[in-house]
Amino acid sequence: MEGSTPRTRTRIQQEKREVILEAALEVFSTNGFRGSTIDQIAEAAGMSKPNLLYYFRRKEDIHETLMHRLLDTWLAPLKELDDIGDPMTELRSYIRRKLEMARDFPRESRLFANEILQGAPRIMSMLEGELKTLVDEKVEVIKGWMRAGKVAKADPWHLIFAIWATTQHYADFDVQVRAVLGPDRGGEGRFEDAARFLEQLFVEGLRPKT
Amino acid sequence: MEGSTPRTRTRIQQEKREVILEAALEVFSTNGFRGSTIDQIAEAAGMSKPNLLYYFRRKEDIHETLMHRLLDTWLAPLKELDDIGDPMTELRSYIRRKLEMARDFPRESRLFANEILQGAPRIMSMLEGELKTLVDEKVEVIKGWMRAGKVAKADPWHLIFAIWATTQHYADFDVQVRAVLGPDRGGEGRFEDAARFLEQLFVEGLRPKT
DNA sequence: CTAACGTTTGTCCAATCGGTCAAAAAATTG
DNA sequence: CAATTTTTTGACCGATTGGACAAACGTTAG
Repeated sequence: MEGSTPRTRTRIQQEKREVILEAALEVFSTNGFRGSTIDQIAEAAGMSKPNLLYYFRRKEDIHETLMHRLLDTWLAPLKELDDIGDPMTELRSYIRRKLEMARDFPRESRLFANEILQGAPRIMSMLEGELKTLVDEKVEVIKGWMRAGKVAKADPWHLIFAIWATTQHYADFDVQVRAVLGPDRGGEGRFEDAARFLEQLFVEGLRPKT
Repeated sequence: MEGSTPRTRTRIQQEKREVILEAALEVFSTNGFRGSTIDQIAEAAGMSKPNLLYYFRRKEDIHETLMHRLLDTWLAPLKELDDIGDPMTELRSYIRRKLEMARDFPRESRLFANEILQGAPRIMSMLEGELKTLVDEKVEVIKGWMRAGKVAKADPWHLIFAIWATTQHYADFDVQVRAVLGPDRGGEGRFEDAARFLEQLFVEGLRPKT
């Protein structure tokens, strides 16, 4: 018997919590936090509502756990942007990785987008703290590249925003992208087309002048 | 006395409907459709819930009216992208106009983003119809520019997506942008910085080769 | 077997939701 | 003024919501 905060978790608890989080990711990312019901998540997880509430006491706890997990993987690509290697190659790799995440983890992207859209009430402190610190750090790296003449001089902050925006667009606005491209061009090949275009845009757009 | 569909509207009806739509834009854009309540909108509009429901019978009617109005103004900049004038100047104007809309109408942008994020259940037919037709048309214009050597060859669809993504980012992800930029760089000047960066990125990125 | 513990569920509850309705209050019309 | 129509509101309703709870079920250890 544990106190109010169970530290040890049985095998079943760990497994069921994973099932719930997977179901919640699906539901939250398509309906938003307030638009999702515990019943929906419970049904998607294949269990009854009281049973779900046995593993997560409150709806917010599920969302919070999901968010914290997400942020680690979400910031990983930017963390990998390193000063070693050729600058333009580094930037291209970053763009490619972000686009792959939009392709492979669209639900995570939409969950994040939902949170930001609503004013980021639950992760504001992380944005101003961890994220800002990380961006500031990488901005210095990019500035170094620009001073060294390896990358065209431009605002590094807005460069990062542009990479975020263009890549996440393919996850967050997926329905619109597919609707506009139509059935022919809207297949899985759209990510390769996007990768080619974005590579061209950023490589040419950031090519240092002579 | 009117039938079930009142055609003529009194002065009060027109005014109150405007007040309600303004309030609903504020509420819907920050909480999403399901996350918003009629009470919230009524309070923001300064009237009681039954009174609001006297002007709009259902919550969905408000949202639908808001959406239809939005779409016209939202697509206007793309419609203006014309074959007359210098291609790169046309593209730069389009980017600037879209960025101005993100600055001046962020709530409209977020309302639209919310709808798309949730799978665009209410405007899917418009995406596949009106929007796709318009984009297809402008894609042809851009293709012409590319064939004429005025713009670097690139995928016109993804070029449009990139412009949408980078500009709307400053409305939809505003909290994140401001949090990352911090109090110093996050003031109103951020839109001018963004405009300069995006102009550089797209102009250099699309400069035709020799 | 029993006792103890972890798991699951049916039932219930208070709060909130979108929406109705009758009747009062304003405004308009004659 | 009175008659009529439009506008506003308090009270109310059924459905849904997040969550509580005790009882039942399952599993394991002695």
